[in-house]
This record gives sequence, C-alpha cells and structure tokens, in this order.
Amino acid sequence: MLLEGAVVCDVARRGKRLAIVTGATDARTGDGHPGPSWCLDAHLGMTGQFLFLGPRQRLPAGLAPHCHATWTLSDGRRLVFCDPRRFGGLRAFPSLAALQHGAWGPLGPDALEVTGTELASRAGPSRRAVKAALLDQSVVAGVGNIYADEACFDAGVLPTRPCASMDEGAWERLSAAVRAVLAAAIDAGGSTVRDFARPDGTAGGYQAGHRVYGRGGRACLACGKELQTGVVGQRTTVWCRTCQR
DNA sequence: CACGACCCCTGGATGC
DNA sequence: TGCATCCAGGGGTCGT
Repeated sequence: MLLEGAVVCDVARRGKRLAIVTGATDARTGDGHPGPSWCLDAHLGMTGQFLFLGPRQRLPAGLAPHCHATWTLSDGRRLVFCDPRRFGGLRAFPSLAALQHGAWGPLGPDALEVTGTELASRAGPSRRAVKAALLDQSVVAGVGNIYADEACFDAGVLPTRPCASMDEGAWERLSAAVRAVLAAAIDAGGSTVRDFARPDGTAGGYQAGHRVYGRGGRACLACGKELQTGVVGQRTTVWCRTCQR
C-alpha cells in the first residue's frame, strides 16, 4: 500500500490543503536505508476528517461506511481518513516540490498572512464581487463561505461590491478582517455548523461567534437592522445593508 | 482570458 | 410514520 514503511517527517499546510511529507529512514528496518518518499496532499472538502484511533478503538458507526483510507502507525494507532460526502480527497506526489508545483501551484498566499496589497493585486480591478474573489483560492488560499461572509461584515465591505471599486484602504481592512476572523475561529476550535469535528471528535466553538453567517432575516448585531440574504459566487451570502458598503 | 453556471455527493430538515 | 424533495458547499469542468 502507498506509504507502507514510510516515515512521516513533516506536515505542512497552505490554505485548505494539507501535506503529509514522508521519506528518509525506513521504519520497518530502522537501518537508515531510504524508505518510500512521498508527499500526500489532502483536502477535507466539507465533511472530510482525519481521526486517530487506538489499536482496538472502533470508528463511530456513522463514519464507518465512509472511511476511505487507513494507515497503521508504528505505535499501533491508526490514522483514518473519512469523508461522507466525498468532496475531499487525497493525492500522492513524489516529492514536496512536485506537490508544491502541482496541487499547491495555483494557490494564492495563505489567508492567515495575506496582506491588503496582495488581495488588491491578485483580485485585480475586475467587476467580480469581492466575496467571489475571496472564495477564489488562487486569490487567497483558505477562505470558505462562512469566513468570507464574516470577514466582509467585519471589514464593513458589501460582499457584492465589485473588486474594481475597492481602494487601498478597503483592501487593507478586508485583509485584516480575513486574518482576524480566521485567527479567532482557530482559537475557538473552528465552526461546527453540522459536520465539522476536531481531530479528537469534539465540536468547535466559533459558530457562536458568527455575526452574519446563518443569521439571514435576523437583526444585525451591530445596528439592529434586518440582515439580507442572497447568492454571491454561487454561495448563500448574508450581509447588513447598513453596516457594509 | 475572465468569470459565471452547473455538477458531484450525502444526510439532515422540511413538506405532504 | 414514511416517503419525496430540497438544501448545504469546495472546487473541477464547461460554457459564455
């Protein structure tokens, strides 16, 4: 099987994509002979998850039919990849460099570090909606539907606003909002709306911090006006007509 | 070239 | 109670 005998020597991430890097010493012999060297690119999609299981621990019943890959580790634990809706995926590359040119090649800068200048130059002066640009992983890597809405609200920018209408200050506020919203969500353990679970199976806590996502028709937490709902970039979008311009 | 529309997939919610 | 239908969304592919 792929990765049999491989030694995991590094784990990397860009945006929503994860890399498991193996190589160097063969775990089966431990004699320093080079073991299989692969780079596994993983994307969780919406419902994918990695789980660690003890030697005799069983998968939760609901996930068992959706287990797509299992690796047995040298300490007896198993690393399991499950994905009920199969929007996620795994792909092997012969080296980290090949992975970076392949699966990661088109990706923009990581969302946790993206600057206003980078957003402005990569989105360009197009008529495309700002939210559609945020969801485009080649503009910035790591922003999904929930955090695009939250970041637009935080920055006071309408998600439907054309990129061409954004000035330097607006891009700066938007990039700062993307970084802040994601940092806060990570601190809270992510957003469990329905499927998402942390690697130990527990739920995240950031759903309680959502200010617009999932709140269409309810009162804006900043001004009290009714939040609007629509479709932008083929995704459900919620915004405040008063607070965002 | 740029960008929008459509499709993949499953389970939970909703409607009858 | 049970069945049919709709909806959620990351991203690949296709069409405009």
